[in-house]
Amino acid sequence: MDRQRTDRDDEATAKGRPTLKTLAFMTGLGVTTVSRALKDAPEIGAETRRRVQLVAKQIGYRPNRAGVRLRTGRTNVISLVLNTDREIMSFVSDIIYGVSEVLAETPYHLIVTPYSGSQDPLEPIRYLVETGSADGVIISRTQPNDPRARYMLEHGMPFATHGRTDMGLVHPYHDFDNHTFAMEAVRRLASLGRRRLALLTPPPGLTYYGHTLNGFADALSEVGASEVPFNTVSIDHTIEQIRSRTAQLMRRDTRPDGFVSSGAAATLAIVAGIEDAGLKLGRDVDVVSKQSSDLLHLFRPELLVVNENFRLAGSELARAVLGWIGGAAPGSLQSLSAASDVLAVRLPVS
Amino acid sequence: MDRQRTDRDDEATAKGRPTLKTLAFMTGLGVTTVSRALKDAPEIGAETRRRVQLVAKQIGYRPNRAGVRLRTGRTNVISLVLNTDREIMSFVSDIIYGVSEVLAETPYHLIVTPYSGSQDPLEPIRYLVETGSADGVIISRTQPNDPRARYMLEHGMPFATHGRTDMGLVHPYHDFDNHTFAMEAVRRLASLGRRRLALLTPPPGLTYYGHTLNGFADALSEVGASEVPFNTVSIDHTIEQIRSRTAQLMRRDTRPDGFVSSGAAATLAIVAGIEDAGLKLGRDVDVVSKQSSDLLHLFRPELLVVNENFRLAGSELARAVLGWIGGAAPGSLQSLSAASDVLAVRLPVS
DNA sequence: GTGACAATCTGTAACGTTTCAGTATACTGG
DNA sequence: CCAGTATACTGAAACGTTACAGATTGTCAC
Repeated sequence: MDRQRTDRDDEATAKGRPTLKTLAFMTGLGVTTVSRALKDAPEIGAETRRRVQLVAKQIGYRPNRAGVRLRTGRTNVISLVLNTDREIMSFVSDIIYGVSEVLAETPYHLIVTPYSGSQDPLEPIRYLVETGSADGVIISRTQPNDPRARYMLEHGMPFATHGRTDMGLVHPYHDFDNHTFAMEAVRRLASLGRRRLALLTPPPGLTYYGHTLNGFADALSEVGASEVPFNTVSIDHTIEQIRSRTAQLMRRDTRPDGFVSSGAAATLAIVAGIEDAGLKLGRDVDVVSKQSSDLLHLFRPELLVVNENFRLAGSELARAVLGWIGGAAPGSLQSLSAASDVLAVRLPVS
Repeated sequence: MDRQRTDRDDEATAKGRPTLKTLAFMTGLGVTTVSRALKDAPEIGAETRRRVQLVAKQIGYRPNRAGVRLRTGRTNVISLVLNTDREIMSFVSDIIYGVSEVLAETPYHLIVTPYSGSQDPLEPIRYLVETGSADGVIISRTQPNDPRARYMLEHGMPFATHGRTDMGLVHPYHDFDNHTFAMEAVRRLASLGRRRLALLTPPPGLTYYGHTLNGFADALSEVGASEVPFNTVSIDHTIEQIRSRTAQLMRRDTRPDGFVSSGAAATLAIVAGIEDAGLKLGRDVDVVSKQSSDLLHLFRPELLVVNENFRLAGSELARAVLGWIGGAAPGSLQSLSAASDVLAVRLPVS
């Protein structure tokens, strides 16, 4: 009967990190009281509260995530869902940094949930929702009719999209104003006397493909310029494909004298293609490009650039999901980043 | 006494996802048996095992991570620790993708733990170890005498470093062979008749700074070339700093006729500096650069490049931590990626 | 028929947290 | 002095899992 019960009242044992039990023992209070005291519950005496919080701080108490998660179902995790083979590089790290920046001041951890381009984009989302692996999700490569957004909305999973949808459903998003970008780009080219413009589009299917296309078209008619179709390629294509397609285009009689490019890497390819055709940037043709880090001007000083701040996008997206989780109205968590401006502009909800 | 006890034997309720209890009810077995059966324990009958696993698969049972974590302490999480402001961009996404690729086939999740350059690099590590937030850690920006590696070794936290240490301690790592890279770069420049070479180094303090420097020096004496010191700047400096420093260097009488650059973005700056000084790449000077994506040749076709595959590094690092967690000897989990080759070469342990 | 033993299976407790339903004490108004 | 009530605190149960210590069979040698 004298078993190895060293274990009944040994709360103070130095094993591992402190738990609520440790705190309860040290303060002489019950576990429940300690738990309540730490989260400023009203039914706890002011002095007790202070005392508990002091001791907790002193011994460096940190709630056990597994305990909380098991009990409450809250994971304190935000998941960033990324396409492993299509996602543009620099883009990703900036977004991650932006998200991290915001999460750093919260108990939230950031987990990266990848999916390969061959998979159904919905699969990682289903996984997250079914297993309850995250309290909130951030997705990119948003489509006008996005099954992922619809699915999460249906299943009550808070999320924010990088890019807008167009399904008549309300949800948090952050987007870059690509319509304005395209318009400004065209206006700039027009002001340089360029009249025959080609557009290297975002991947068709994504929402900002439409935004870009519309902005481009709107400005074309505004300035009275014409479009030289840059069919069959988008910034999702390989450098080599874009390069040869550009060269091909530039060898025609009806070649463009201006380009608008939606991606920095693609712009390198466009310029290479232009030069393959024996033409010169700034003389025969001008190029306006988006970029996310300030490197294009080193490549060719003649390039005209518009900066898109992905780090900001990351922060905004993180803030948006957290806001939704915190109970804010999804419609109030939408922001648009101006093309001419590095700052995000919060939209009043319509 | 007839309380709302709808709840004693209702295991089959359709509430939420299935648990062991659900499976136990469905199979008519005990929870313990089900748990053991799912992990192929020997004391479970072959038929029972198959039966349980079949049902589990059918209803899509997934173990609750919080439950496992609380009970076992295993988190099924690998943490990638990143410096938020110094980390080179493209680098990060590739590593993440590489890590993801490997983790995708395991129950592990990847969490990104950021720290800003102003913080003590040890802080995020301490956090992870103290809170037990991960089963394994991947760090980069490794130093010869790295306090983070020492700390994790002391505290029994499995980890892998991107880059080697030099403290006489054994741990998993993956590294790019920068010594060979630098030697090959110098040899290549020498073969082009270049004799006065400058090296744009990695950040001093990091281990591969030394490797690069040594390789450079070794090859210099081998080919009988001399060094033009490129002091005060490394690839951690801003584009502008590198650019102006290069221009300054190139305006001297004793200017270099060859460069070795440890980073692609820095190379853009070097070339810009060269051209600022009115000189021409390929004629007055040659540049060998590392790059992680195949873009530099678009920038200037004359550039000589060596590819460093960060995606591979990510995979190798992930495999290494998992190996260590799985009980493999840390010394057997070290790999070096050849400069001339994109494939990783596993080193026999010395 | 009995004891030993292997083969299968099972209940209980514990991980750390929060919620629920209390209990104990002191104070209030009458 | 009592009921009523506010204040401050508490134990038990539960979330889903696994480890531990059994429990129940059936088989076999003797």
